[in-house]
Amino acid sequence: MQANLIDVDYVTEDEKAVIRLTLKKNRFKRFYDPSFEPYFYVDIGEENQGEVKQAARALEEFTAKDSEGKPVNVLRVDSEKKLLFGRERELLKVFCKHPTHVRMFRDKLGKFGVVYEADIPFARRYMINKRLRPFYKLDFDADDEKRIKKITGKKEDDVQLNTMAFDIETYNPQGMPRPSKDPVIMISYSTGEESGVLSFKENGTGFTEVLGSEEEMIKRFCELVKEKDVELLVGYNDAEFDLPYLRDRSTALKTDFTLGRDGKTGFSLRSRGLFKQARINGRLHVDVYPVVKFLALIGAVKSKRLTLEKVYEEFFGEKKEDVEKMRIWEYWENNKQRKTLAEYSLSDAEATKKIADEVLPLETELAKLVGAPLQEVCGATTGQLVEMLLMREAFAQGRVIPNKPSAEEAKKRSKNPVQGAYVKLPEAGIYDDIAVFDFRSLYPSIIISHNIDMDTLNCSCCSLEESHTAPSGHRFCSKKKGLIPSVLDELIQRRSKIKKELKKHDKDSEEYKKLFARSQALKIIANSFYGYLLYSRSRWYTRDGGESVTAYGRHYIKDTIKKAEGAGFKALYGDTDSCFLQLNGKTHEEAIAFLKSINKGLPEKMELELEGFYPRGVFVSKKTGKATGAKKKYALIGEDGRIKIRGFELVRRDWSKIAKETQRRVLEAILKEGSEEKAVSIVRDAIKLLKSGEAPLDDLVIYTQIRKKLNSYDIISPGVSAARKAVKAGTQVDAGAMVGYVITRKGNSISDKALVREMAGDYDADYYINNQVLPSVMKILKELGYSEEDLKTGGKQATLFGF
DNA sequence: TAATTCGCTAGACCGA
DNA sequence: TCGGTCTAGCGAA
Repeated sequence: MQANLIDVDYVTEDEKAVIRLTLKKNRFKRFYDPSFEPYFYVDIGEENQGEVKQAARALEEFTAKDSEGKPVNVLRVDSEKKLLFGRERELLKVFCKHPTHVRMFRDKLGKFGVVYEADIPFARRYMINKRLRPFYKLDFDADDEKRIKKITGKKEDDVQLNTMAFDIETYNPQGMPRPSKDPVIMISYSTGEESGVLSFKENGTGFTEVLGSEEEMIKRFCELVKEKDVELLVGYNDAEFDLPYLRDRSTALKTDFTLGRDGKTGFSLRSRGLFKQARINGRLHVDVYPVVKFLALIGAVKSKRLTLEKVYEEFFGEKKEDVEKMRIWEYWENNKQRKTLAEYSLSDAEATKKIADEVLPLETELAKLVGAPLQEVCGATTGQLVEMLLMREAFAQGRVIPNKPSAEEAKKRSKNPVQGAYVKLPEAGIYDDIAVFDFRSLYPSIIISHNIDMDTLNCSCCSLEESHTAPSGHRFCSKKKGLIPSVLDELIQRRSKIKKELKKHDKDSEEYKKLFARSQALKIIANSFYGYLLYSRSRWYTRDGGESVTAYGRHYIKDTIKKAEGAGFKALYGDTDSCFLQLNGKTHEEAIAFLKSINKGLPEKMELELEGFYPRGVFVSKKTGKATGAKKKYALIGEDGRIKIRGFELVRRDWSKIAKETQRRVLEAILKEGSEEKAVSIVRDAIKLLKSGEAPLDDLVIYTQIRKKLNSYDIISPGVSAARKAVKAGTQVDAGAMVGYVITRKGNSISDKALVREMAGDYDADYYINNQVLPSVMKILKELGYSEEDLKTGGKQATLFGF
């Protein structure tokens, strides 16, 4: 038989764990592999290698008690040669009847030795050992009972999944809907080709199916999922809201909520880091919200607020219909507005489907790359993804997977950070003719070039001269390649091949999109390895390794800057892997010749690249402290007129729109047009608008995240103060919530004056002039000799010419 | 409970 | 009420 792998989990039959595979051939089908058994390793120590056999027999006699006090034995004990921290070692391989027994024995075998690989989930263990990857096409033999006899082949493939997005609207007269009382009033769905709304009151649209009651509506939704044979159900924040709400309503209405393929179960929730993961029997489920959040974290999504509307706008460049969430109940009660609500509801499901279509290709490639099912990968952090990949590759290379650190050990690690990158202090000013160079994948290329790994550190096989010695003094093997450098090298090579292949395809073609997603997946993972080396809960934590990576990094960039100055360029600035050189009368060709000379002296896998030439750029001074330049804050204008801005207020979400827009226009006036007069008049106009009291409140909103519980703050910032007042007025503000507030006229301190946008009626013009607009533009205009007074009153004052 | 460090800035807080 | 210190958030890489 041939079918594509979708998911792996296990069921228990006669107290024995049996692997269950969900495969797709036309439809989802399930097969079982009873031949695979849970196991873990015990290392009895180097000095006891002669007693492996005796230890194995002793362990077979060992009895533990389960939670009910029943005695449990291991199934059997074999031995196996593996690489343990880079050295060959014979380990006890302990088989168990059930994955829960692995956990039971794990903590009780201290007298035998050190336990390894006892915390690998059974289904993942299966995928790792059998070298299975999601969506791959498997060839296999199975009997009539759907028991797999043998998997005879597997190859890379793609699968189209029957996908349906959904969304619910709830009645909310109190602001927040209460699942015990407030009904679900609409359920919208979209498969891409087909979409509609379920409700139980007429609304005058053609796409709504009107049912007799809320109960019938929920039942109809479950039917639809079954009818359409949904293989992948997607929602936006539905694991947190829509699914639990539907379940709670079903309970309140004493009806069933059955989404599962078994026709009995709804869904189960698993807590997973910061959010929940919902699983539905026999179907895949992906909550798009955590996926978008992940993409925002790595910079692939730029939007500061991750509402469905904002994200839709960013992806498709067009506005999505929206309603005032607090007034949904009013829309419901009003015959005319109910139609608007239905249209909005439908657009939610359709937008969710479209966003899912945008993000799933990348998630699919990540799943194939790290070898874990789609729903495990969606919303996983970079640390989890790197770990999945390394566990898989460690097995392939015959290496034992290191254990996770204890809580104390992790804490100790995080209290002991390493020195990071070098940032060159710039001098404030406006400069012409700048070349920007940067190292391509600096940290990954250092790790590969210098073989930085836990197992290659201080090896015993290389002499001092033979070793790679980092500027930090740490020594790495030059003979045997470590796990991390080998995996990373493979990733980088695959990515460069794909980038070449990409050029052969049309940008709109399916093939291009797939390859682009693959290239992106490789980049995301490759860039996360350095972080993983120093991540406190990492299995492969290597402090000396991480320290060596940054030390090499500082060495290479400083060396490049030194050589640039030697060659007659003026080094303006540099951060981690980049250097900004003023050409100083030199030509572009001379800059490129310099680049080539640097590359000649670098290891093979390292490369300095030309990021671009910029006719003009601005560095500003720091606000506080001495009048030095500010790091991580600059603006450049390219030869094509495009402006590259880093670090300024205008890229930050915790500044008002009016301040950011004014700063952006001032920067453009100076960089593009070179016009001081225009810049100054832009500022004056903004001040005039604010003074007139006519500035729209929406342009004055300052967004900030409430990262902790509202009552756990030592210092009450304006954002926290506004949020607390909103809570008093009946809104919910949990940790992680984004609040948008306005500084109003009422109150003494700025915090006193802060109110969330919905509660604000006026604004404090002086605050916005003196604390928002002026500080943000002064950073730039100071370089041109203007003072704050100049902007508030007349033109450039005589005092400036006093010296 | 989920990748790192470097750096800027505001506004609150606190003691003189 | 002034100035220094600290908390907190966000961005660059």
